[in-house]
Amino acid sequence: MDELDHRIVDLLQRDGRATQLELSRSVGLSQPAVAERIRKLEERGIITGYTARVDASKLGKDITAFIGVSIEHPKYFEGFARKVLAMPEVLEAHRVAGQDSYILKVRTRNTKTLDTLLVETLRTISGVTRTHTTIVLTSIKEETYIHVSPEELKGA
Amino acid sequence: MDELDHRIVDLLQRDGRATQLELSRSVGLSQPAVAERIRKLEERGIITGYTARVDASKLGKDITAFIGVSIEHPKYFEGFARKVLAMPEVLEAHRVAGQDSYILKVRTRNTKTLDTLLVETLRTISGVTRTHTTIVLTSIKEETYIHVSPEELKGA
DNA sequence: AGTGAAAACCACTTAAT
DNA sequence: ATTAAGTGGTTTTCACT
Repeated sequence: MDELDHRIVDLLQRDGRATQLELSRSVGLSQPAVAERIRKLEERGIITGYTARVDASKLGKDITAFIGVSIEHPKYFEGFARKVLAMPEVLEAHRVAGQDSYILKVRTRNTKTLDTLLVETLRTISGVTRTHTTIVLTSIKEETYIHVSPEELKGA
Repeated sequence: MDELDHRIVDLLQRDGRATQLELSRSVGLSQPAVAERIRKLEERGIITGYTARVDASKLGKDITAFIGVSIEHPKYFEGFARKVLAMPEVLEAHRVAGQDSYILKVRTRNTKTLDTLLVETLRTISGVTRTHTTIVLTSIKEETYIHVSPEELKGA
Protein backbone atom coordinates (compact mmCIF):
# COMPACT_ATOMS: atom_id res chain seq x y z
CA MET A 1 0.00 0.00 0.00
CA ASP A 2 2.01 2.92 -1.28
CA GLU A 3 1.20 6.38 -2.48
CA LEU A 4 0.07 5.08 -5.86
CA ASP A 5 -2.36 2.56 -4.35
CA HIS A 6 -3.67 5.35 -2.19
CA ARG A 7 -4.33 7.51 -5.21
CA ILE A 8 -6.03 4.69 -7.08
CA VAL A 9 -8.33 4.06 -4.11
CA ASP A 10 -9.03 7.77 -3.92
CA LEU A 11 -9.93 8.01 -7.59
CA LEU A 12 -12.13 4.91 -7.47
CA GLN A 13 -14.01 6.30 -4.52
CA ARG A 14 -14.73 9.41 -6.56
CA ASP A 15 -15.64 7.51 -9.70
CA GLY A 16 -16.25 3.82 -9.30
CA ARG A 17 -16.56 3.38 -13.05
CA ALA A 18 -13.25 4.95 -13.95
CA THR A 19 -11.40 2.77 -16.42
CA GLN A 20 -7.93 1.40 -15.90
CA LEU A 21 -6.67 3.59 -18.72
CA GLU A 22 -8.08 6.74 -17.12
CA LEU A 23 -6.61 5.76 -13.78
CA SER A 24 -3.22 4.99 -15.34
CA ARG A 25 -3.08 8.48 -16.83
CA SER A 26 -3.99 10.07 -13.51
CA VAL A 27 -1.37 8.24 -11.49
CA GLY A 28 1.37 7.98 -14.10
CA LEU A 29 1.57 4.22 -14.39
CA SER A 30 0.92 1.94 -17.33
CA GLN A 31 -2.57 0.55 -17.63
CA PRO A 32 -1.60 -3.10 -16.92
CA ALA A 33 0.18 -1.94 -13.77
CA VAL A 34 -3.03 -0.30 -12.63
CA ALA A 35 -4.99 -3.45 -13.44
CA GLU A 36 -2.67 -5.49 -11.24
CA ARG A 37 -2.86 -3.02 -8.37
CA ILE A 38 -6.65 -2.98 -8.48
CA ARG A 39 -6.70 -6.76 -8.50
CA LYS A 40 -4.58 -6.83 -5.35
CA LEU A 41 -6.59 -4.10 -3.64
CA GLU A 42 -9.73 -6.14 -4.20
CA GLU A 43 -8.04 -9.38 -3.19
CA ARG A 44 -6.81 -7.86 0.08
CA GLY A 45 -10.28 -6.55 0.83
CA ILE A 46 -9.30 -2.91 0.73
CA ILE A 47 -11.72 -2.33 -2.12
CA THR A 48 -14.83 -4.28 -1.19
CA GLY A 49 -17.11 -3.50 -4.11
CA TYR A 50 -18.67 -0.90 -6.33
CA THR A 51 -22.05 0.76 -6.00
CA ALA A 52 -24.23 3.35 -7.60
CA ARG A 53 -25.05 6.26 -5.33
CA VAL A 54 -28.74 7.18 -5.36
CA ASP A 55 -30.80 10.10 -4.14
CA ALA A 56 -32.91 8.58 -1.37
CA SER A 57 -35.50 11.36 -1.34
CA LYS A 58 -36.13 10.88 -5.05
CA LEU A 59 -36.85 7.25 -4.26
CA GLY A 60 -39.49 8.25 -1.74
CA LYS A 61 -37.41 7.96 1.41
CA ASP A 62 -37.84 11.31 3.06
CA ILE A 63 -37.07 10.63 6.69
CA THR A 64 -33.66 9.98 8.16
CA ALA A 65 -33.40 9.31 11.87
CA PHE A 66 -30.93 8.10 14.44
CA ILE A 67 -32.28 5.77 17.07
CA GLY A 68 -30.51 5.02 20.32
CA VAL A 69 -31.56 1.62 21.62
CA SER A 70 -31.15 0.40 25.19
CA ILE A 71 -31.00 -3.32 25.74
CA GLU A 72 -31.41 -4.71 29.23
CA HIS A 73 -28.77 -7.43 29.08
CA PRO A 74 -25.95 -8.44 26.69
CA LYS A 75 -27.55 -11.83 26.23
CA TYR A 76 -30.05 -10.11 23.91
CA PHE A 77 -27.38 -8.54 21.69
CA GLU A 78 -27.13 -11.40 19.23
CA GLY A 79 -30.86 -11.69 18.69
CA PHE A 80 -31.14 -7.95 18.28
CA ALA A 81 -28.34 -7.92 15.71
CA ARG A 82 -30.05 -10.62 13.71
CA LYS A 83 -33.30 -8.69 13.65
CA VAL A 84 -31.84 -5.36 12.55
CA LEU A 85 -29.81 -7.05 9.82
CA ALA A 86 -33.10 -8.15 8.33
CA MET A 87 -34.64 -4.66 8.41
CA PRO A 88 -34.03 -2.84 5.13
CA GLU A 89 -34.85 0.57 6.62
CA VAL A 90 -31.90 0.20 8.98
CA LEU A 91 -28.86 1.41 7.05
CA GLU A 92 -26.49 1.28 9.98
CA ALA A 93 -26.39 -0.43 13.34
CA HIS A 94 -23.51 0.17 15.70
CA ARG A 95 -22.90 -1.13 19.19
CA VAL A 96 -21.67 1.80 21.18
CA ALA A 97 -20.12 2.78 24.47
CA GLY A 98 -22.39 4.83 26.69
CA GLN A 99 -25.97 4.87 27.84
CA ASP A 100 -27.42 3.27 24.76
CA SER A 101 -26.42 -0.20 23.63
CA TYR A 102 -26.89 0.50 19.94
CA ILE A 103 -27.24 3.43 17.61
CA LEU A 104 -29.20 2.84 14.43
CA LYS A 105 -29.42 5.01 11.38
CA VAL A 106 -32.68 4.48 9.55
CA ARG A 107 -34.23 5.81 6.38
CA THR A 108 -37.99 5.59 6.00
CA ARG A 109 -40.67 6.81 3.67
CA ASN A 110 -42.32 9.17 6.14
CA THR A 111 -42.95 9.69 9.82
CA LYS A 112 -45.74 7.17 9.80
CA THR A 113 -43.47 4.39 8.59
CA LEU A 114 -40.87 5.50 11.12
CA ASP A 115 -43.48 5.18 13.83
CA THR A 116 -44.41 1.71 12.64
CA LEU A 117 -40.76 0.72 12.63
CA LEU A 118 -40.35 1.96 16.19
CA VAL A 119 -43.42 0.59 17.88
CA GLU A 120 -44.22 -2.49 15.84
CA THR A 121 -40.75 -3.72 15.04
CA LEU A 122 -37.98 -2.37 17.23
CA ARG A 123 -39.87 -2.27 20.50
CA THR A 124 -41.02 -5.84 20.05
CA ILE A 125 -37.48 -7.23 19.91
CA SER A 126 -36.52 -9.14 23.07
CA GLY A 127 -34.46 -7.14 25.53
CA VAL A 128 -35.19 -3.71 24.12
CA THR A 129 -36.15 -1.48 27.02
CA ARG A 130 -35.97 1.99 25.55
CA THR A 131 -35.49 3.78 22.24
CA HIS A 132 -34.58 7.41 21.75
CA THR A 133 -35.19 8.83 18.29
CA THR A 134 -33.55 11.88 16.78
CA ILE A 135 -35.05 13.08 13.51
CA VAL A 136 -32.83 14.65 10.88
CA LEU A 137 -34.04 18.03 9.62
CA THR A 138 -31.44 18.58 6.93
CA SER A 139 -28.31 16.72 6.01
CA ILE A 140 -25.47 19.04 5.19
CA LYS A 141 -23.04 16.24 4.41
CA GLU A 142 -23.56 12.56 3.81
CA GLU A 143 -20.77 10.59 2.20
CA THR A 144 -18.78 7.42 2.56
CA TYR A 145 -15.58 8.77 1.07
CA ILE A 146 -12.60 7.78 3.19
CA HIS A 147 -9.85 10.36 3.05
CA VAL A 148 -6.47 8.66 3.20
CA SER A 149 -3.46 10.81 3.79
CA PRO A 150 -0.06 9.30 2.91
CA GLU A 151 1.36 9.21 6.45
CA GLU A 152 -1.55 7.10 7.59
CA LEU A 153 -0.72 4.26 5.26
CA LYS A 154 2.51 3.03 6.77
CA GLY A 155 1.12 -0.15 8.24
CA ALA A 156 -1.33 -1.03 5.52
CA MET B 1 -40.01 5.54 -12.63
CA ASP B 2 -41.57 2.14 -13.04
CA GLU B 3 -40.81 -1.34 -11.80
CA LEU B 4 -38.03 -1.77 -14.36
CA ASP B 5 -36.26 1.44 -13.36
CA HIS B 6 -36.55 0.31 -9.79
CA ARG B 7 -34.87 -2.98 -10.58
CA ILE B 8 -32.08 -1.29 -12.54
CA VAL B 9 -31.40 1.04 -9.60
CA ASP B 10 -31.43 -1.93 -7.27
CA LEU B 11 -28.95 -3.87 -9.38
CA LEU B 12 -26.64 -0.90 -9.80
CA GLN B 13 -26.61 -0.34 -6.08
CA ARG B 14 -25.48 -3.94 -5.65
CA ASP B 15 -22.92 -3.77 -8.43
CA GLY B 16 -22.03 -0.33 -9.70
CA ARG B 17 -19.93 -1.81 -12.48
CA ALA B 18 -22.61 -4.06 -13.93
CA THR B 19 -22.73 -3.73 -17.70
CA GLN B 20 -25.77 -2.75 -19.69
CA LEU B 21 -25.86 -6.22 -21.19
CA GLU B 22 -25.88 -7.89 -17.78
CA LEU B 23 -28.60 -5.54 -16.58
CA SER B 24 -30.66 -6.10 -19.70
CA ARG B 25 -30.64 -9.86 -19.07
CA SER B 26 -31.70 -9.39 -15.46
CA VAL B 27 -34.62 -7.11 -16.19
CA GLY B 28 -35.72 -8.56 -19.51
CA LEU B 29 -35.19 -5.54 -21.72
CA SER B 30 -32.88 -5.05 -24.65
CA GLN B 31 -29.49 -3.60 -23.90
CA PRO B 32 -30.09 -0.26 -25.66
CA ALA B 33 -33.30 0.15 -23.67
CA VAL B 34 -31.30 -0.25 -20.47
CA ALA B 35 -28.72 2.27 -21.69
CA GLU B 36 -31.48 4.81 -22.27
CA ARG B 37 -33.06 4.21 -18.86
CA ILE B 38 -29.74 4.61 -17.09
CA ARG B 39 -29.11 7.83 -18.99
CA LYS B 40 -32.43 9.21 -17.78
CA LEU B 41 -31.93 8.02 -14.21
CA GLU B 42 -28.63 9.88 -14.12
CA GLU B 43 -30.10 12.93 -15.83
CA ARG B 44 -32.94 13.12 -13.31
CA GLY B 45 -30.49 12.84 -10.44
CA ILE B 46 -31.83 9.55 -9.15
CA ILE B 47 -28.47 7.94 -9.76
CA THR B 48 -25.94 10.49 -8.57
CA GLY B 49 -22.70 8.67 -9.23
CA TYR B 50 -20.67 5.53 -8.77
CA THR B 51 -18.13 4.75 -6.06
CA ALA B 52 -15.82 2.04 -4.89
CA ARG B 53 -16.58 0.82 -1.38
CA VAL B 54 -13.49 0.56 0.79
CA ASP B 55 -12.68 -1.03 4.13
CA ALA B 56 -11.94 1.95 6.36
CA SER B 57 -10.09 -0.04 9.00
CA LYS B 58 -7.71 -1.40 6.38
CA LEU B 59 -6.96 2.19 5.46
CA GLY B 60 -5.98 2.97 9.01
CA LYS B 61 -9.26 4.48 10.18
CA ASP B 62 -10.13 2.50 13.26
CA ILE B 63 -12.44 4.80 15.17
CA THR B 64 -16.02 5.61 14.28
CA ALA B 65 -17.89 8.03 16.50
CA PHE B 66 -21.10 9.99 16.60
CA ILE B 67 -20.85 13.49 17.98
CA GLY B 68 -23.82 15.51 19.11
CA VAL B 69 -23.07 19.22 18.83
CA SER B 70 -24.94 22.00 20.61
CA ILE B 71 -24.81 25.44 19.07
CA GLU B 72 -25.92 28.40 21.08
CA HIS B 73 -27.76 30.30 18.38
CA PRO B 74 -28.94 29.58 14.82
CA LYS B 75 -26.86 32.46 13.52
CA TYR B 76 -23.82 30.18 13.89
CA PHE B 77 -25.31 27.37 11.81
CA GLU B 78 -23.97 28.52 8.48
CA GLY B 79 -20.42 29.02 9.70
CA PHE B 80 -20.52 25.65 11.42
CA ALA B 81 -21.74 23.96 8.25
CA ARG B 82 -18.93 25.50 6.23
CA LYS B 83 -16.34 24.26 8.71
CA VAL B 84 -17.55 20.67 8.89
CA LEU B 85 -17.79 20.46 5.12
CA ALA B 86 -14.06 21.10 5.05
CA MET B 87 -13.24 18.38 7.58
CA PRO B 88 -12.46 15.08 5.83
CA GLU B 89 -12.93 13.04 9.00
CA VAL B 90 -16.58 14.13 9.12
CA LEU B 91 -18.47 11.71 6.90
CA GLU B 92 -21.91 12.95 7.82
CA ALA B 93 -23.35 16.10 9.34
CA HIS B 94 -27.06 16.38 10.00
CA ARG B 95 -29.04 19.16 11.58
CA VAL B 96 -31.47 17.48 13.92
CA ALA B 97 -34.51 18.09 16.06
CA GLY B 98 -33.88 17.77 19.77
CA GLN B 99 -31.32 18.78 22.31
CA ASP B 100 -28.37 18.81 19.97
CA SER B 101 -28.22 21.08 16.95
CA TYR B 102 -26.17 18.68 14.85
CA ILE B 103 -25.16 15.06 14.79
CA LEU B 104 -21.86 14.25 13.13
CA LYS B 105 -20.54 10.89 12.10
CA VAL B 106 -16.76 10.88 12.07
CA ARG B 107 -14.09 8.38 11.18
CA THR B 108 -10.61 8.88 12.55
CA ARG B 109 -7.32 7.05 12.75
CA ASN B 110 -7.39 6.48 16.52
CA THR B 111 -8.67 8.00 19.74
CA LYS B 112 -5.86 10.54 19.77
CA THR B 113 -6.89 11.98 16.41
CA LEU B 114 -10.52 11.93 17.59
CA ASP B 115 -9.48 13.93 20.62
CA THR B 116 -7.63 16.41 18.46
CA LEU B 117 -10.66 16.74 16.23
CA LEU B 118 -12.87 17.42 19.22
CA VAL B 119 -10.83 19.88 21.21
CA GLU B 120 -8.74 21.57 18.57
CA THR B 121 -11.20 21.73 15.72
CA LEU B 122 -14.83 21.30 16.69
CA ARG B 123 -14.76 23.14 19.99
CA THR B 124 -13.04 26.11 18.41
CA ILE B 125 -15.87 26.73 15.94
CA SER B 126 -17.93 29.82 16.82
CA GLY B 127 -21.17 29.07 18.63
CA VAL B 128 -20.34 25.52 19.69
CA THR B 129 -21.19 25.19 23.36
CA ARG B 130 -21.12 21.49 23.96
CA THR B 131 -20.22 18.23 22.24
CA HIS B 132 -21.29 14.76 23.26
CA THR B 133 -19.30 11.90 21.78
CA THR B 134 -20.44 8.30 21.42
CA ILE B 135 -17.76 5.85 20.37
CA VAL B 136 -18.65 2.88 18.21
CA LEU B 137 -17.47 -0.46 19.56
CA THR B 138 -18.54 -2.66 16.66
CA SER B 139 -20.57 -1.96 13.58
CA ILE B 140 -22.96 -4.74 12.81
CA LYS B 141 -24.33 -3.07 9.69
CA GLU B 142 -23.11 -0.16 7.63
CA GLU B 143 -24.47 0.32 4.15
CA THR B 144 -25.95 2.93 1.87
CA TYR B 145 -28.21 0.60 -0.03
CA ILE B 146 -31.67 2.10 -0.41
CA HIS B 147 -34.37 -0.53 -0.51
CA VAL B 148 -37.13 0.52 -2.86
CA SER B 149 -40.34 -1.39 -2.80
CA PRO B 150 -42.64 -1.01 -5.79
CA GLU B 151 -45.53 0.66 -3.94
CA GLU B 152 -43.25 3.41 -2.79
CA LEU B 153 -42.45 4.56 -6.30
CA LYS B 154 -45.80 5.96 -7.29
CA GLY B 155 -44.80 9.60 -7.15
CA ALA B 156 -41.26 9.28 -8.42
C1' DA C 1 -40.37 3.68 -25.45
C1' DG C 2 -38.43 -0.71 -27.20
C1' DT C 3 -35.97 -4.01 -30.58
C1' DG C 4 -32.31 -5.95 -33.37
C1' DA C 5 -28.26 -5.56 -35.91
C1' DA C 6 -24.07 -3.67 -36.78
C1' DA C 7 -20.45 -0.30 -36.18
C1' DA C 8 -17.14 1.88 -33.59
C1' DC C 9 -14.83 2.04 -29.74
C1' DC C 10 -12.47 0.72 -25.72
C1' DA C 11 -11.15 -2.22 -21.87
C1' DC C 12 -8.77 -5.86 -20.21
C1' DT C 13 -5.44 -9.66 -20.81
C1' DT C 14 -1.40 -11.74 -22.20
C1' DA C 15 3.24 -12.00 -23.72
C1' DA C 16 7.68 -10.35 -24.31
C1' DT C 17 11.29 -7.14 -22.51
C1' DA D 1 6.89 -1.98 -14.39
C1' DT D 2 6.57 -1.15 -19.56
C1' DT D 3 5.15 -1.51 -24.32
C1' DA D 4 2.70 -3.79 -27.87
C1' DA D 5 -0.54 -6.77 -29.63
C1' DG D 6 -4.70 -9.14 -29.65
C1' DT D 7 -9.21 -10.43 -28.17
C1' DG D 8 -13.37 -9.85 -26.48
C1' DG D 9 -16.81 -7.09 -24.95
C1' DT D 10 -19.41 -2.68 -24.25
C1' DT D 11 -21.56 1.13 -25.78
C1' DT D 12 -23.49 3.78 -29.47
C1' DT D 13 -26.06 4.44 -33.39
C1' DC D 14 -29.66 3.64 -36.65
C1' DA D 15 -33.63 1.89 -39.00
C1' DC D 16 -37.77 0.02 -37.70
C1' DT D 17 -41.75 -1.35 -34.67
